[in-house]
Amino acid sequence: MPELPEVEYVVRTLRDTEPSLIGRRIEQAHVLSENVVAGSLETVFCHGLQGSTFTSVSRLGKYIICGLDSGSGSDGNWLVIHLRMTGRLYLVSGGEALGQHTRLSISLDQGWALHFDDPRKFGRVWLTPNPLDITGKLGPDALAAPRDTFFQGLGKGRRALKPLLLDQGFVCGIGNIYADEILFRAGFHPLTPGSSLDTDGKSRLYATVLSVLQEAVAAGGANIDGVFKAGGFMTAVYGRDGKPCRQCGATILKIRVAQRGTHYCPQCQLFRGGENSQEKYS
DNA sequence: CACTCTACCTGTGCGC
DNA sequence: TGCGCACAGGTAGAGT
Repeated sequence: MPELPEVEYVVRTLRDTEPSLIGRRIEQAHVLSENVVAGSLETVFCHGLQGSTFTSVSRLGKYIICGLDSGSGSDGNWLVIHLRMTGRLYLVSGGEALGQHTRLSISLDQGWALHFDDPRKFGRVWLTPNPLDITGKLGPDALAAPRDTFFQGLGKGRRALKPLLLDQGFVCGIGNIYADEILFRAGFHPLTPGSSLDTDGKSRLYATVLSVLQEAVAAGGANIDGVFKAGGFMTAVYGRDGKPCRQCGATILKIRVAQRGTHYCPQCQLFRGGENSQEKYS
């Protein structure tokens, strides 16, 4: 389940390791699953890509944003990709067969091809002259959110911390796994109202968002008790319900918050930002 | 505004 | 062994 750290890893791989996507020229795009292209007709999408060259690969939240040079002097387009739950994006060398779940194959010069695989067909790609059409509703990236913005978002309303962290309009890039991990490490119960945090609590949550995500980026993504492995970031609570907390030994619980499986330690996550109403949420 | 629900999907893992 | 089913979750959009 790619979230910010996993998407960052994909971006770095495509951009910084050989063979890099940067500088590759698109020969032809093959759409193999009808719903994968969003925002434009398939024919427009394919025609728009043809002949363009990749000039940049970056990321905002979980969205991958590729800059394209049309080569004809006109303004370039942007290829925007969201992997959603099960998407994968990778380069293959010439002649390599399509996978069973390949939804989009973009053939490039020198025999390379960019493949987008997605078993569950949730992932989407867009071609647009203005990526803000796609990403305009997003808040700042969770790794680049100004402290003020973060504090303001926490302060308004009585929303619980879990749905708040998942809200991509607040900060973007945090999904279900890292929301649980961040709340565990910061010591907050997932149902804690954001507005109940005092300044120390807000500071601690802000710092924890950064440290957890930075650690996960450095580790190349999450490792959920061997069940799901992208990288080496060992989850403390996510996917560990019924198992002992590594910090205190209590049994990790799983509840439902905002329609999501939510994992937490009933001992380590009592703090509600200055108040102590342990029994209310336990 | 805040929240809940549903739809979109299919591989996985469970109980029987 | 195989069947049916609940479940996983990011996002949009509709409903409460």
